[in-house]
Amino acid sequence: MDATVRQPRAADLLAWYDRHRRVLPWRALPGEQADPYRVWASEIMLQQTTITAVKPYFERFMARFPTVDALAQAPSESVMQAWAGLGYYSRARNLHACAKVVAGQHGGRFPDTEEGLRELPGIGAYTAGAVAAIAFDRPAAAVDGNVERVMTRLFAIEEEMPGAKPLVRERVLALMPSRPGDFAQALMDLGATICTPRSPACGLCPWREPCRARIAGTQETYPRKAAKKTGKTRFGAAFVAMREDGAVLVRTRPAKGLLGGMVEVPGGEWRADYRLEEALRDAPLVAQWRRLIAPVRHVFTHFPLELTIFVAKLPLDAQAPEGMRFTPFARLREEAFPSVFLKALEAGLEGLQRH
DNA sequence: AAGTCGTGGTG
DNA sequence: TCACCAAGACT
Repeated sequence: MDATVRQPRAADLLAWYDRHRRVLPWRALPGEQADPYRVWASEIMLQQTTITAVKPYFERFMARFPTVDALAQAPSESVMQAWAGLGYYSRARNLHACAKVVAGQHGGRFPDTEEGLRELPGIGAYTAGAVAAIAFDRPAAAVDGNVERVMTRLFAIEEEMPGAKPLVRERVLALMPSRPGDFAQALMDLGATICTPRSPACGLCPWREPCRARIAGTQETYPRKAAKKTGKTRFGAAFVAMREDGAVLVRTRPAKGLLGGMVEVPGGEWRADYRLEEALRDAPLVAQWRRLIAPVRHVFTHFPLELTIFVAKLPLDAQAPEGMRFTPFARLREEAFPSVFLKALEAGLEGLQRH
């Protein structure tokens, strides 16, 4: 330890935060107490998701489900539809389950401690700390990707993530000031606007002097972490069948697993060794299927996907196979399609139209 | 305790 | 194009 290096003070960060804090829909104004329901819902939405993507969803969600009780009473299809396009759909299922617990077992009030929050579905170490700190001003650590980056740089922590997480947490708690909620948000604002992954604006940072990584000129090398490998491309087929009246054949996916509980156009299993010659085996029914030239490409977190699109027109008296249903064209937008099937559907409709 | 689980933006 | 990243949780 170089004794001449100044130690970081939370007060310097809070002073910066008081001048530069971001204005966000779920964030209380200075001096106001935040609404736990809004804080919680926003935290779930923001897991691994950008603020830009979340904002419109959050506004619609709050208009549709203004209270935790309203959310608890809503049908799951309604919740999944409100979430469609945001990704990580288990978050939506857990969010709904959590609302039911809070409404049914806690009188509609969220637990006001980290431990109590941690018991609820969908709330892990980070979210429990964030809600405890932001909504209830508890001195809890909310260690997300931003905070990991800020702290590993500030203290030049060499241990790789996620192994260094307990150490990062200790460092945060050791700095905890008398404004825990603002401190938690200040750390995240700093990470999001100044202490960015690439080209951090160290000259504007309130902690530039005590930052050990900046002193060494190695800011961008933190946090240390092992490189992750990308999965093999998987292939599959998607069948867009339109009845003469415009209704489209769809089905709901199983509740668990990939895209669980969301709506899809029919298709088979996605495999790395998929054989296009056998694609029609996955067809939901017998029809004059026409294959579109351009496949639909989509990238999931752990594998790329290439979907071959087949289209067909069906007679008005066509029956939906077991487990499937026809959705009127005008109501397609009300279905909880994840993005990949929205792409497949759009490609299919486009293909049907030009024929 | 690695793998699973979406999507869109960025350099 | 491509790897990385974004207020992670769950198994």
